[in-house]
Amino acid sequence: MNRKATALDVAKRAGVSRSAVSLVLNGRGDGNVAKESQDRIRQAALELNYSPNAIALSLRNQRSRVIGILSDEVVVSPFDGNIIGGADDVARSRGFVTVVMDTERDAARDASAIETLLDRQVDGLMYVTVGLKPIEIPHGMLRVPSVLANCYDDQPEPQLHHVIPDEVAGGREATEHLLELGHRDIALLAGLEDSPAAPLRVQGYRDAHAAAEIPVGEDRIFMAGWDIDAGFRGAMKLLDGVSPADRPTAIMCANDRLAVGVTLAAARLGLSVPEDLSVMGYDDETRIADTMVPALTTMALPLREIGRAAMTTLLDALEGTDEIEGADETEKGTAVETMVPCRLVVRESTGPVPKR
Amino acid sequence: MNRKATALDVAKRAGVSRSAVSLVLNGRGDGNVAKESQDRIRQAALELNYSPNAIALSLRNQRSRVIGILSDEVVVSPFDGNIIGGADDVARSRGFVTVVMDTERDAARDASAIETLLDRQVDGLMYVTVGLKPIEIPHGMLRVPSVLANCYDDQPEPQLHHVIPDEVAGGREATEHLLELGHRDIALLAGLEDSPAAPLRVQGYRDAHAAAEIPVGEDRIFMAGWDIDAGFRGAMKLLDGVSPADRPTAIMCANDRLAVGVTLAAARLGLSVPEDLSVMGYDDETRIADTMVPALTTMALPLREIGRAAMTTLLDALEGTDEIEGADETEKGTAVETMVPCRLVVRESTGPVPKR
DNA sequence: TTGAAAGCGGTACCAG
DNA sequence: CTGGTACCGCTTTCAA
Repeated sequence: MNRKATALDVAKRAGVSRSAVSLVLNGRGDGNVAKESQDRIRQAALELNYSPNAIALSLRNQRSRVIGILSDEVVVSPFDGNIIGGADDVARSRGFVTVVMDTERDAARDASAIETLLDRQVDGLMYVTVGLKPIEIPHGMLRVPSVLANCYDDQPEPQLHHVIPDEVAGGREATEHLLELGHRDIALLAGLEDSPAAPLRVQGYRDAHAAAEIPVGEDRIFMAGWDIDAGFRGAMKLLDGVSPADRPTAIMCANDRLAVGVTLAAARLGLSVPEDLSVMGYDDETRIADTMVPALTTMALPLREIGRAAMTTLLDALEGTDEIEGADETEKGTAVETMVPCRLVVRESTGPVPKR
Repeated sequence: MNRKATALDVAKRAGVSRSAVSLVLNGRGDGNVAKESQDRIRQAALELNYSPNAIALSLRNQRSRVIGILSDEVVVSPFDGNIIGGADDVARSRGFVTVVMDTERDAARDASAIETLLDRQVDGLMYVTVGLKPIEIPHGMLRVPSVLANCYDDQPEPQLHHVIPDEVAGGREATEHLLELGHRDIALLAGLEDSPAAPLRVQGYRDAHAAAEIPVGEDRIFMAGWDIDAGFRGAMKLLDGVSPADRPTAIMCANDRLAVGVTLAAARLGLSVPEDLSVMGYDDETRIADTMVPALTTMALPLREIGRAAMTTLLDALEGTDEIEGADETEKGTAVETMVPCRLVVRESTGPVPKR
């Protein structure tokens, strides 16, 4: 197998011209090419294991059936990879392939990555981030149909469709779960202001309390951070040396790692989860939430769904707007927002409020 | 900005021919094109924001300066992303770009992904896995220079260079660290046989004991699993209801998640880490090992280095073997193995053996 | 029904 | 020093 067979090789072997090969192999043989030539061509193509050169195709057609996925750091970080998995699912099912480039949070690389992708005729672009965040649309992204997943354009006049999780509802439903179990003193370890998700989840927590007409103690909300040690420290502050009557009966965490820290602190203090204290996570991080001891009740981020939804709107736009010509001006203000609901996953770390 | 400027646009604007543009912009202007034409060309290119069409280039040159990275699941999983990060570092520094495709552990997609990549003229291929593992070389991978990262060809006559971590040394050095702290009864929670890394790390554990002439108790080695709950259960078996004299003084874990489980169990049992029990992790998983309470002493997997080393050998092969023609037969048996050492990271979870 | 030719955007060779 | 031209592999139009 020296080098790949070309259409010309096939043509020679079948004793016809290149054009005939092209027609037949693209299903436009009937009415143009003699039946028996068609057979010879198909036969030859098979024997030579022919497949058209994608580069030549792209050059010719000015499109590639490739979608470029740009990520700030989802490839190198442990989080949110399933957004890309979901996106790839729908792309493949619709005959596209995806290639991903990760810029490791280096904004300077965004533009050049997009340039590279555009130079290779990607038909569309998707930008994916680790964690919900506002981004500045990298220059060049508006030159082809594009979509934002897990992030959004912060500008007054957003240009791009984005799909994000419904964090307020997530925070609310997590809180409601605890409320339904009878908890009335629920502490919140709320991540950090560095992420827009944090205040949104807090909002949900407040909304749930308001709806249930239960006052929230402002001293129960901590902007703690996002890691195990932050959860540990937060829990110690809440629990260590505090009389049972003054302890919160549940601690709701803004992610699963915080919940691990809380659980660790509870164990140190001799408190059982969930008998003495309910602990709630957020994210449903694979192989953390499901394998903790006890397994964490948590609010699952709809990562795969976000990826699927984002890719679906992108491809719809792509295949709908086949007007290619005349699609010059970007339609301002058409940007749409899709919110995907989170999903409550009840496991073992939450239970009825303890009797006092 | 209707559409990208082409070389012809530049030529027109500068009042020269396309060939002149090509020469000048590729640095071969001197001696071929008049100085002042050169200036006009460069000026025009700048004004039109010209950059050559990568697709046309690839078609013409039969190469693309793109390296395809194929992964079994590193994009969607939380692990080992830094291999790709490291690989990308060196690729970029040498003027290549990488695109990654993740097949989510679906072997059937391997071949088609490679086909896609090859069709787009990638100059080389790299296969990356989550966790050390033997793989079957996907068909087509031998058609361009390729390299394996974190995995290896299991065949008697391996075809591809691979770079992997030195797991035996890792297991040995982790054990030595504990031995040096005075521990003589070190239990091992050893992962599962599903990964070739597990027995290798066990081997290192045995080697260290042998070198120190300390017998290993076979009942101290457990093939436990890889997750938090497995670590928890393993530790409970080792510690719960066991008299201090019969307890191991240290537990070495095959990954950090196991160590989290062990720490959790210790906390439940009122044992302090590291005062009563030293706990050692493996992997140095970001935001787990470093943020645990106490922070985990662990053996860091050299992920970035593996990626860098793999990409370096790949590009060396690529740029060395510029003989393109005549490189038809694959040289059998030239496959080389690169082992990258792991790195001991001492934090807070290990300490001197407790006095009895 | 078939094949020749143009063109996608470049590069490189070669005559002028 | 310059511009014309062939070619990379494919699709598509147009004449024969």
